[in-house]
Amino acid sequence: MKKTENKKETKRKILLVEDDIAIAFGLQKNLKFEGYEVLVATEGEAGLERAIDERPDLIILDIMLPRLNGFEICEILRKKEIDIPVIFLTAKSQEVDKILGFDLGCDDYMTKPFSVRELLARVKTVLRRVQAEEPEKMAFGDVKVNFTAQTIKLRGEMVSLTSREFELLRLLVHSRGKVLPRDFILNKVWGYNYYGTARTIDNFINRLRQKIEDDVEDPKHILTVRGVGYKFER
Amino acid sequence: MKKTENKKETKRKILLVEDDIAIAFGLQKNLKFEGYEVLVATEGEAGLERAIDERPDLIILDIMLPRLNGFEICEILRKKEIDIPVIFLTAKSQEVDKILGFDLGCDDYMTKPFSVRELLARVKTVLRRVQAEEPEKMAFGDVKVNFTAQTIKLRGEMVSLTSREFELLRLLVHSRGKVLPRDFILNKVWGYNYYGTARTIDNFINRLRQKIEDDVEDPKHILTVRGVGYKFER
DNA sequence: CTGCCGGTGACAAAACCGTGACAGAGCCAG
DNA sequence: CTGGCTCTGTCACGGTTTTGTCACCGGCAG
Repeated sequence: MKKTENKKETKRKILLVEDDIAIAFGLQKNLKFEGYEVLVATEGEAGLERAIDERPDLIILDIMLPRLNGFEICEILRKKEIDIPVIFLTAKSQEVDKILGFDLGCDDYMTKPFSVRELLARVKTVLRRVQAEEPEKMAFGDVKVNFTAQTIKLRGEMVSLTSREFELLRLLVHSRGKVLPRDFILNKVWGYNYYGTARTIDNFINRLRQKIEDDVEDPKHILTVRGVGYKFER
Repeated sequence: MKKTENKKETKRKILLVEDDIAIAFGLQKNLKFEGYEVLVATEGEAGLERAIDERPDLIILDIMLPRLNGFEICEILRKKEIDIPVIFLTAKSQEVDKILGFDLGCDDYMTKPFSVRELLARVKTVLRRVQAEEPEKMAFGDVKVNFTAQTIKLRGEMVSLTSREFELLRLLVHSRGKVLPRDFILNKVWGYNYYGTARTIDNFINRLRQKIEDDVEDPKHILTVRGVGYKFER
């Protein structure tokens, strides 16, 4: 798996799938200027692939695309339970009905020609909304997690987590009470096309435990479910 | 864009406890518009009472309240083992630490002034989350089974089961009242191409009894049907 | 270059599962 | 009622699988 950028500051990653080179280029420039990290794909399959590999925070998706259209991409992503918000771009207003009827969980759409300024505003709104679904902070035991700062405090003392560790913790915390099978964890944290060994997860679980459990021998929060995976309890 | 309203599930019931009439009224209207059934209480005791009587799916709880504050309400509910998710509302950001520190199992919180849109989003998130776990619970005697967490509670105390034990229990519970022959159990829990001995099942039944029966000598739930197999009664 | 991070493999430790042994309970025939 | 047969409850043990942990390596950034 490739990591193109170290995101210590949480730069939001946007995937733009648009076959009209001029539009793609213009938007990319504008989005970058606004401080986003921008990935571009100019045809459907590549777009889908990048969406799966890179897990952007948002996808701006043209509908008319070579090889695989916007609807199809969106549908495939939903089937894979990849819930990335999507803003559709469309030239034909009749497609709007389709977008609405489809109920793909699309977050917004714009009809061409559109104002770049307006698109930027919507991008901002969608991202804020998505981000807002996650509380900024939460606590369990004597651990406080700050999701926006990507830090945790253990009895008031800062403990630093690497980004991978934090992603894992986030997943665990969000699915508290549920048993998470290993392959599920792999998919969510490491990505769908990644094939690591079981050891990898165990190791990260171990590192997390070292950092947040009082007694690593007898963990209170990150619990092992033998033969399946792990489970988080507060 | 608004997501099309989904009405096929039963209407979710939300209890709003908030003493500021203006806020209460505004929120109520918005929540109703989103298709929720909304109960309102404007002071603490009434809120607690309604929570107990009506068992809403979610409580939105102001902290500063006449007669009984939000923390207290939450605590009482937890003591009674009424596990309704709570979203706290607070005016002071310093109270956030308290919410976190309290560790009441609060599901989320918002500081005033907050965006109604954001609150609605969180309501949705929390409900979706609990709905995902909800149907996976059941109780008999003084045993509570949580299927997603793969755990059971015996008189409030967590008891851990191994996966195999849990599978067996699940089968028993799901076919309660029916007599399950040994070979049937073997097929269901151990798989169709598995040939174990009778002892195996008996052993697991035994282990289960140890964990959930008050008096193992005289089991109330997992009953032996001599010459055939076992039967579960609640 | 050096230090951090992420990932792998090896090995030890623990948990779990299944079996056999045995005792005691249940059932039936005599 | 009783003896004998069968079935079940229970225990302890060992093999197997899964997990915890450590050491190490390569890549990347500073």
